[in-house]
Amino acid sequence: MPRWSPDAALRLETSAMDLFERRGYPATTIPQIVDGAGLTTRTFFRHFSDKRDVLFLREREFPQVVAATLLTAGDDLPPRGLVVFGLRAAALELEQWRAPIERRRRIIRGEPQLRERELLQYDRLAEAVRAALQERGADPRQALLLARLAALTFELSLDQWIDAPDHALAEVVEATWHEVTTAG
Amino acid sequence: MPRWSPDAALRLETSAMDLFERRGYPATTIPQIVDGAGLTTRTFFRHFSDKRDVLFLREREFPQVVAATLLTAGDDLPPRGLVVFGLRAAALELEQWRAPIERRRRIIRGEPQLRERELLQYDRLAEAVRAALQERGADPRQALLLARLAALTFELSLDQWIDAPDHALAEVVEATWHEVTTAG
DNA sequence: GTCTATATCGCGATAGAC
DNA sequence: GTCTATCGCGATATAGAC
Repeated sequence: MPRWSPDAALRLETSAMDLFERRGYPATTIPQIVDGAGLTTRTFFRHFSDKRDVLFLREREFPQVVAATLLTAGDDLPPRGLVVFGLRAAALELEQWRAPIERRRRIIRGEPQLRERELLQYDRLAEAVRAALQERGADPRQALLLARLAALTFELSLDQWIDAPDHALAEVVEATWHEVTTAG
Repeated sequence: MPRWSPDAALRLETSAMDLFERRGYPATTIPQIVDGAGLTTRTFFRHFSDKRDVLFLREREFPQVVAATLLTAGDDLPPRGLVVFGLRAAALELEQWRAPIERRRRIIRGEPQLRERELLQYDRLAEAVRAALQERGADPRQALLLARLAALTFELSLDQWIDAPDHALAEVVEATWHEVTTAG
């Protein structure tokens, strides 16, 4: 029997989401969060860089996963094809997580602090995609542009999918990519 | 003789930029900042929501200014024309501020905390543009898409203009808008 | 794990502008 | 007087050093 459960980060996340929902994000303190998980504030900061970070545990590795996917795609795909491929793969990954994503969405909405962190996550995603595209032979400028457009597409698609889940995320992503790349 | 100078926020900004450059952002404390401005910590927080905020004093009203510009543009412009008009107007505004913008850029670069806040600023810009476009008759979805693409264009253009100021910002913005809207 | 600095903010008082 | 910006004190939470 271990002295401590090995899922500290997950337990902290559970406790935090719970409190955020019941008392609101600003009113929740880290001592309250750790109490619910039977841990100490020190442990909290070992797993998360700050209070906001606890909401983004699940997608910590998401940018790297997407980048890795891009690197294993067929050799014949041009940069734009790679993006569409990557968007589709990412969508399929998330398809099953709709409920927790929606739950988190409700917490983030209306808290600029959390929106801010969410934007940083999308920025990290874009950066990972940019690097992958460049590694796959896209010229640096095109890699940057496509990566940013891909991240934008993904963000808009997730929003739409959460608000109106009448279509699969993969479909929404494809439609949004078309919208984004023809809006101008 | 007034008991306090009326430019508290500006003096705090000056002091902060100075210290950020000399000691780095994380090593600078708010007591140090207020000492340089002859004020108290309490006063700092009346002008700024947090330590990061002091770097974005200048563009606090930028989103509203851009939105107002969009609302006064010619009645004949379609949504996309409005965006190009707005981008151009915003670029002309900033053309004269290259030196301070570059200075701030150097501070922000490499500090994820500050990059995060910068992203939130661009998000606010996008939101203001979205609302203005919608008010000018664009349908909600197109307003959202165009606003996001406009904010992306502006961010990429500023970066390029700072790194290689061989062209006027207005030109860079126009070229980038073309890139962004044809990259897909 | 413990300890400490720092950030953040509420409150009451004050001092000048109008 | 009223309004606004400031100060000074103090409490708590966050974050990081040791």
